Amino acid sequence: MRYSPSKENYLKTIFHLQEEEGVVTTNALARALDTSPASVTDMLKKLKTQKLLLYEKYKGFKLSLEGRKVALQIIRKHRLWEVFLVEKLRFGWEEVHEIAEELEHISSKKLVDHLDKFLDFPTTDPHGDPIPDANGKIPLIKQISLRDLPINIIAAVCNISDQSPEMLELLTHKGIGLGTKLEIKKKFSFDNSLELNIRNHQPITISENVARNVFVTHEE
Amino acid sequence: MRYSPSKENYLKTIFHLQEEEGVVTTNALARALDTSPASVTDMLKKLKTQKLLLYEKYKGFKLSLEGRKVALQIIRKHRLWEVFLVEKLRFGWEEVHEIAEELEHISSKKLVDHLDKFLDFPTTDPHGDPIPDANGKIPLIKQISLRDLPINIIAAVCNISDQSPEMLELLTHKGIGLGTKLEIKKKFSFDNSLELNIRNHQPITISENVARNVFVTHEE
DNA sequence: TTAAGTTTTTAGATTTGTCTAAATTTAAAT
DNA sequence: ATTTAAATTTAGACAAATCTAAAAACTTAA
Ligand SMILES: [Mn+2]
Ligand SMILES: [Mn+2]
Ligand SMILES: [Mn+2]
Ligand SMILES: [Mn+2]
Repeated sequence: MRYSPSKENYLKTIFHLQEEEGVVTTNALARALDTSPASVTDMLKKLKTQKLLLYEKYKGFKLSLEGRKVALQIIRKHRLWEVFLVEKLRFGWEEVHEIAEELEHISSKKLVDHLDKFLDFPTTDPHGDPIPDANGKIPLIKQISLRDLPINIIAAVCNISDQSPEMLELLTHKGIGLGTKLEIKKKFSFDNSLELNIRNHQPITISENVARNVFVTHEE
Repeated sequence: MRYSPSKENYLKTIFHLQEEEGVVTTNALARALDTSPASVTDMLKKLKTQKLLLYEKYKGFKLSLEGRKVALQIIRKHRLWEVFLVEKLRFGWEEVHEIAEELEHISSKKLVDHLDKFLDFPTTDPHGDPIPDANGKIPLIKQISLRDLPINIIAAVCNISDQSPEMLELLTHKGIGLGTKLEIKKKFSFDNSLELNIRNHQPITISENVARNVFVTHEE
């Protein structure tokens, strides 16, 4: 089955909100899709008719098994294209999301699978988000917030939860990117700001607010 | 300015028909786009309003300078993506057209230019068609039909004008592809069929109809 | 030069995805 | 338990791209 870009965007966004918030509301979905609540209701009815959504009016809604499957395929495509743009076409990680929003709707299944192979089956995208495999299975990645990293332990940045251009600009300026190896040297209890060491760099300071949005993995 | 996929397809198709036939008619365009003449007329009016088309009803139409510019950008994208699919993702040249029909509508200009660079600025697509540069300039390639190639002269296949799956299947079977070096050994005046030599192959025979659609370049 | 035939355009509908404004239902507060 | 407020859905409309059937304009050929 093939669905319109608009429907695919709905399914994908519902999936993300479901993950983050557990339950999704009409208003939240409208906000996320930058559209009106009335339009959302219209679309929910269509998605229900196509059995992509379980929906009772006024009672709430969630993806059906089929809807979830479609959403995961879109997410897979989105993230693979992001890898392609950064790894092969040398885009910066902050510019690729918008382009991937379009590329994710290219329909050919064969294309995605060839791309996956061409990229050597990556497991995370340039923002550290996991890439579902061809069956929609998401690799599990255990990560902690930089805020909770103990002092003097070397860790690698693996995800940035706030991916706004402002945040990415700040991180780029400080020399923090995906895969950056760093170590907390000091925590200031006054404002919970952190002083970090990055190899071959001057020590840098970041606020709690930044630290909360940077996720890292470290050896046991 | 950004145009809908549908409008882009109209512009591109008008451009191609203009090249091939000189003048384009409502019916021919409807046939090429697999739609009704009435729909074509509707769209022509819209394209005129947007100054992409010079159009007087019942009198005919042709692309404006701006329309031609847009068409060439779509063609550029289409052919670059085809190169990518064949060269990088290892698709067969007969499978890429359909996928490129979708990819050509991805809007990012920067994406196309990065792709162009990544592919090392190719001048022809996998079917031998020339790729317009970023300014819409098409490289000139002088080529002659295989039908008109003199005997005993080595030439390289550079273009196939009939790109139907049937034709491509036949050529693939005979071992003829883009870049194939070949030489006519005999012309049969009875039916104008040709006997060819291809390096490391048995001699093969092709009909006039096939030869007419295969274009080659050869040294002076 | 009139009649036929062909091509092109208009008229009127339909589908998809969207909107605003108004009504309805559910939830919260007095 | 009402009243008020918030969330959600309906009603009615619109733009884009398409359709079929019918009308209008051009072409061709007797
Ligand atoms: Mn999208
Ligand atoms: Mn991403
Ligand atoms: Mn297309
Ligand atoms: Mn081509």
